[in-house]
Amino acid sequence: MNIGQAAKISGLTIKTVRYYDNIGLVMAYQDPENQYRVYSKDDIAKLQFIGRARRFGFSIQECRELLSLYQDKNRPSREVKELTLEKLSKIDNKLDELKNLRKQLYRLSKSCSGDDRPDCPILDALASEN
Amino acid sequence: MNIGQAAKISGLTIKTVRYYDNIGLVMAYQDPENQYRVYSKDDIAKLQFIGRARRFGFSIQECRELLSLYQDKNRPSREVKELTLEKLSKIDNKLDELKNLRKQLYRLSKSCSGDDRPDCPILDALASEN
DNA sequence: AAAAAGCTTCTTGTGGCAGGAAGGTAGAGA
DNA sequence: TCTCTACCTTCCTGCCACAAGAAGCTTTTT
Repeated sequence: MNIGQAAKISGLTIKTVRYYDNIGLVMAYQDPENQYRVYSKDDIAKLQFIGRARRFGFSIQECRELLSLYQDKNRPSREVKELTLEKLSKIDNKLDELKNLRKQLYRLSKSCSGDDRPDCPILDALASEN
Repeated sequence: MNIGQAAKISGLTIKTVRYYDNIGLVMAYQDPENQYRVYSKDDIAKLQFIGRARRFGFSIQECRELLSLYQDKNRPSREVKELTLEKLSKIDNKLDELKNLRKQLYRLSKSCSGDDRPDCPILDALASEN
């Protein structure tokens, strides 16, 4: 199967699939005649797997780890769960950060009349020491 | 004032300050003798301003806009408020996204026993069509 | 036969810097 | 005077995860 088909089925773009080949994440067999990448069913499964993991917010590096765990039929499920919990905690941190930011920005926006007058507490806040 | 002082006072790194000079965000006067960047009080104020705006999650481009609004004493506060509200809505979108992600990942992690056995619903979920 | 779609490689750009190389400069201390 | 340290400069590369596009093949369709 060529890269176009592989991309379509896996729900990724051609560029992305080629990129994954370049960085050695999912390497395709290369036809000696025309240099085209050829994808097996197994490759497709990996691409789909990665696509889903990416949608779950896992980084490429994490996908790499998940993939190797996925292919190792004897690994303990603990390892996968740990990776997932780590990810979860990172997301929680990011959530806290964003919530704080939101609160501060919201306060700022509230304080500004937002009309034709030039007085703007938002800019004042950004300009002042506190 | 040299870049080291400017960086310290504004709470940014030297690299960052130099970067802002390069991209024309806050351009320093250049001493013809030794090519050193020289920062005025006004420049410092801008750097601090940008530092705060960045901490509020504004992008460089948005900082550029805020800065020009900041320097224009006659602009209506409406413009600044609009920019802030846009930012707020972007943050809200990101929050929703992250919350959904968190929920899904949490469910996955819950479903996995996380022990020495190889059975792992997380990997199963990432591998299956749904 | 010609056009289209599909494939290849390669380079560049994105955002917002960090890190480091290679070298000039200024001031303090031995 | 020499050296040490600290500070400054420019320029290049790396990070992440690709997207966009150029130039040039091949394959399929009309």
